[in-house]
Amino acid sequence: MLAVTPIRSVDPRRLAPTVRSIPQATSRAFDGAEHSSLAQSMPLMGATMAYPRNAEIYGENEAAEYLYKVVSGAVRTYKILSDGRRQIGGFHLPGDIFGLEFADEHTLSAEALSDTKVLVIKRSSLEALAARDAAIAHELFALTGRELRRVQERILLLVKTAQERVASFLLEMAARVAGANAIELPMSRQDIADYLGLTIETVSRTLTALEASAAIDVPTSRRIVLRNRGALNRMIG
Amino acid sequence: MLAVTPIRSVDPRRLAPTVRSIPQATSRAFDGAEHSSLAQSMPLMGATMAYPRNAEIYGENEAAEYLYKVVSGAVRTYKILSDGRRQIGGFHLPGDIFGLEFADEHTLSAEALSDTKVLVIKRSSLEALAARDAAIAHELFALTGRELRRVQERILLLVKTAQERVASFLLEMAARVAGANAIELPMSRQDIADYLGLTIETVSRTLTALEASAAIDVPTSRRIVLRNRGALNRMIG
DNA sequence: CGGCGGCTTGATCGGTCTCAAGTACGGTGG
DNA sequence: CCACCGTACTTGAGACCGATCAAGCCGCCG
Repeated sequence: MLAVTPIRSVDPRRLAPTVRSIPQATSRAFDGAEHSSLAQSMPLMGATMAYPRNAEIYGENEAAEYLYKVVSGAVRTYKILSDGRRQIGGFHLPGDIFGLEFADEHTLSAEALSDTKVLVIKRSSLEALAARDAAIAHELFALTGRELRRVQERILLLVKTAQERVASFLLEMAARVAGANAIELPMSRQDIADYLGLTIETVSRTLTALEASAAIDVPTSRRIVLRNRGALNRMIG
Repeated sequence: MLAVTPIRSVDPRRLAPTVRSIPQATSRAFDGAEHSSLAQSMPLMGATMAYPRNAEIYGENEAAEYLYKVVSGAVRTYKILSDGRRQIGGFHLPGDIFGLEFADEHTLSAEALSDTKVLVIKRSSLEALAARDAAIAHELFALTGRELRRVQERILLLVKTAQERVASFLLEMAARVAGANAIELPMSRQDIADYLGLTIETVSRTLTALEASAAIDVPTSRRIVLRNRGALNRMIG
């Protein structure tokens, strides 16, 4: 017999409240980190906007009129499933581009994880630019390809055990923030859980277990020190 | 304490043996299904190749020199994980394009699910064509975008229950083969399991349960009749 | 008829979820 | 400076879903 799984309703208090705010446009910013045509063009085309912690940058189903690049802070993109759970699509750190869509509307929502500044570029101007400049067009294509790879990696992650997912997550974050072996996580345990397809309790327990096995140190809840990368790498297979 | 999960080794008999064969090049084929520039150009640029059931079309880490389009039959792309499990990246049915990569090498392997004919296009010629023809370039971009969407959908699938995954899979296949309510599955239970991140037993049991609940009929193991789409849709949320 | 591969079914195990407290931390006001 | 609060996180106990291990069944082909 087929018993439809009862799905517990999500305690709304577990999700950080969305702050609806009017972001302040600040001045045009120069982003000097990279040397590609795209990185050079973007600051010239858009404005920097500031969003406070938990502010919505765009919502699912809104017109995808802009492309975004994180200047400082961090961003999560996510989708609320019909059963109330939240699936996080990705975390975006300084330098990352997000909001690239292939339809008229965003398929995910985006929120600032902390006080965040993003560079906002009108999609139409970027498309016009890409039409004239093959290098830009190629870069957008490559960007999409990288995004596709990243999402394919996630699929491999989601069929693994909790420990493998958490270990992978830590190594991924360590690689991205590039801060030696100490990571300052910009996101909550709930965010991590919703990213990895686990519950907050499982994430917490797994971190505790990793700490007990001397693979990591967790001096404060948002700070993770990788003590034994070899052990972590062995866990992810 | 952290106990590293012991992973059972996969019974190799569970995986269909890969047939290494020399595919036969047949004649150039005309593919008249679509009216896009890409669909029109492809048959003119490539040759049709035939692969017997379970033959490898390309392997992971091989140079990604060609792009493929299924003419008849069906194809699975997959990756063998370090623990021996197999994750299927996707199933490709007639009309589908696969093998599009953004690096020099394939990240997945591809095999024929049944005797299959594919149109093979040299990547370099396609790129040359795209450089000259903006419509082709745009189509490749759109193709990538669609692929990205598809993979993002998979992520949402993989965090759901077994029943939701199987129901989604059936509805997806029904939509793709477009054959009313009866689906002739080109893949085995093991393929489905590896696609959905479940075991073969769970897939089998779930299908039995769906049949018991009158949502589907399974006259033969490869044939599924959707009896109650509403029920299936309700399951996927 | 025998054997084999693919599939189904049964029994048990174990990892993650669920439900429920308990603890640490940062901010606010007295 | 401390008392209080709310939020985030951790920890514990038990339930449940899907994995695992192990037979059976079925269709097909020699």
